[in-house]
Amino acid sequence: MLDTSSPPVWRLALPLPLPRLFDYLPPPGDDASAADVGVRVRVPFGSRELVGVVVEVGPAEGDAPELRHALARLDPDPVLQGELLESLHWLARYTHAPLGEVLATALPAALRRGEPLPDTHAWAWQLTEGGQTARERLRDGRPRRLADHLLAGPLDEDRLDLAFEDWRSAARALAKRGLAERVAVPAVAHAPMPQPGPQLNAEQQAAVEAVHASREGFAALLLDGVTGSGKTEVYLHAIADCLARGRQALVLVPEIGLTPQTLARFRARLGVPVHVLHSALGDGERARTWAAFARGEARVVVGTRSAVFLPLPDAGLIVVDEEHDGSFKQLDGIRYHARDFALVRGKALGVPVLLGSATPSLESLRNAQAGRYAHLRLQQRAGDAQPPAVRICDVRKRPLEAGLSPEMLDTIGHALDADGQVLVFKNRRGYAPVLLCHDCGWSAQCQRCDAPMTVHAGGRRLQCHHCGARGPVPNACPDCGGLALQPQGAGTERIEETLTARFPDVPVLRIDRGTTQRRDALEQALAKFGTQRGILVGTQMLAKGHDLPNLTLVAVVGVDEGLFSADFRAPEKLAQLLIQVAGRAGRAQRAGEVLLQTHHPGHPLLTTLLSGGYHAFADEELAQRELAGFPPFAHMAMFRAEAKDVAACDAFLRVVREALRALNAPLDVHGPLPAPMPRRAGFQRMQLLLSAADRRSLHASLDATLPAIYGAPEARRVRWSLDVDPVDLY
DNA sequence: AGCACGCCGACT
DNA sequence: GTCGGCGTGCTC
Repeated sequence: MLDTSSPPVWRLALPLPLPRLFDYLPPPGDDASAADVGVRVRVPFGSRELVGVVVEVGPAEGDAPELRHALARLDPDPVLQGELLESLHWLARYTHAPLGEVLATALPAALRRGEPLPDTHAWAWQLTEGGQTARERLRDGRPRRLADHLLAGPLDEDRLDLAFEDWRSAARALAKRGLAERVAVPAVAHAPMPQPGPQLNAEQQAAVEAVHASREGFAALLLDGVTGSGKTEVYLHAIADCLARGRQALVLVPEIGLTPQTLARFRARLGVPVHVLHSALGDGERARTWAAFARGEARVVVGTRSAVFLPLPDAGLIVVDEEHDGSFKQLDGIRYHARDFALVRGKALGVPVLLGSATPSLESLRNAQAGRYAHLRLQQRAGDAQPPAVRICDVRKRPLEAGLSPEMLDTIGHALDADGQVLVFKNRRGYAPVLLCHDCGWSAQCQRCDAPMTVHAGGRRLQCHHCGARGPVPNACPDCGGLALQPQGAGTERIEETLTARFPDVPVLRIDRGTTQRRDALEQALAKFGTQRGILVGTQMLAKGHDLPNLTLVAVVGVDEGLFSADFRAPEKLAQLLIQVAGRAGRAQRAGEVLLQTHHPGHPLLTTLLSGGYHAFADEELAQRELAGFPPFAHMAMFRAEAKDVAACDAFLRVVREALRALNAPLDVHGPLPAPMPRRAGFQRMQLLLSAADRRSLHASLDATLPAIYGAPEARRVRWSLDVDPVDLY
């Protein structure tokens, strides 16, 4: 009997916002087999070409249209496979995003474009034939010692880095005389040569042991340690333990947490090459790191959000530092949360996931309280560092100068007199947040956004922080022609100006996105500033990471904006920020002081934080969240829509709402409502918020309605997105 | 998302 | 008379 079944086809995930797969025949002369899952292929798609990933191999569907042939198979072996591919399937289901877009997000750009998996060979040095014999005649010195080192055989540059100080100049010297040469060798994961660290205290020791005890399977551990309690030491011990067992470790850090100091510390201690992954890296380097992990050659990576997509064939440990940090959530494209995905991967890989923070997210604290996470506390500061004294500065009825009260200025003066460093923290960059006409009330608004223009350049320029629009400050009020245009309020620029005038003999350094765009510019600026007496004025950027040993006073100026925000997460974010900023003070021997300037000295957030610390605040906040039915006691999803025309947004979100309501599921639907900034860069924006007590019913409802939503004609008149577990509601 | 096809306004 | 606006339809 004839075999009538058709030959198997490739089912591809393509990088398109379409919730389905596309079937292709292999290129002529090639066959599809089950082993092709995870292989990239280039295919014709309409009139263009795309790179897709084979995610299924099977018979063509009966009613399928005429299939086209793929143009080329791009990988001999799958680039996505095993645990990573399975976890990415989970991520697509969880975010309700098309699989093709999820896979494209996970792959480095070079691989997404179809470039081959790059070579990851290492470089080594060996003696030439002449070098073997000439070695003995060399004078004593670095080149001679390097030659002696190489006598036993070629040595990887990685090894040389660890074993031989300043070997490069010595190697150059040998090479110039033809005695040594650089050769490509296959990369291998070396056994670590760790350096001992400081003695752990009892709490740290207990934490390290807890990680060690759960090393053979998945466990989530919350390392909840006050600033300066030595969380990094715990990470280093746990990672060293992981490396000693021949396993790979992934360390996720927030966007601004990847400092050269941290990296140098990791490199010095772990005794293996420590890879880095962040947004400033080039495509080639990202792809090489990805390949090195996929091949099991690389052992440790410290990276930001996107590092969570690295393949980890020999995984042993995942660390998420500053797990509460907002930068772990991607806000566009595939809206994933790197911390949450790290937990999913840890579970799938069967390895512990260590979440560290001085101010854990309420989600993680709740999970710890519910017994889902082990709760490891570090309450002791390392060494003899003292927690800073925190004072509230009541500025009601006080005359303000660039937003600074006389008491604040006096305190800054005293700290400077005592040869200390002062950090003035204000979460607003620019000169002033608003330009106001004192005659008629006109204020400078952005033409394309529902937001005021920020005054910059000492009051001469206007800039929109939302769409980037720029312009000069007008000479006269465009409305009334009056000349009474006044910058209102103060940003970092104006504070810098005021402090420079007030303390003319003291250096004032401003650090914000205006002065410090490049990653290493912050480092350089802080290094140059050093420990001299002086004032730092800055935004978020200065809230964490960098050790400022001579910092004795932290002055926080912009507290009040955060106290009355409509976003239910605003108190949590403000509390975390205040604790993190306060943590900058008094890290070393000198006692630190923190001054919070506010018009609301009796606000419960401030009083609770001051009297009971972060955990007292968190307990109260969790109780309120439970009462109000907010996360982590409910689960949310947000549909957003934007278009030139509000009606189109409204119409689309109404379609979504009606589709959801028709299910009669236990689900609250709020909206459609205008977005917090209803117009941005010329687009009208609306949103629809979903909330459910039960996560499964939220997801089931979305699964049931999304096909119809994708197909609705209203969907094509807007740009829309779905955000599961949204962070910013307002 | 792109890209093509298709039917209505101001330009060489 | 054409170039080009973006509506809508489709992509294995």
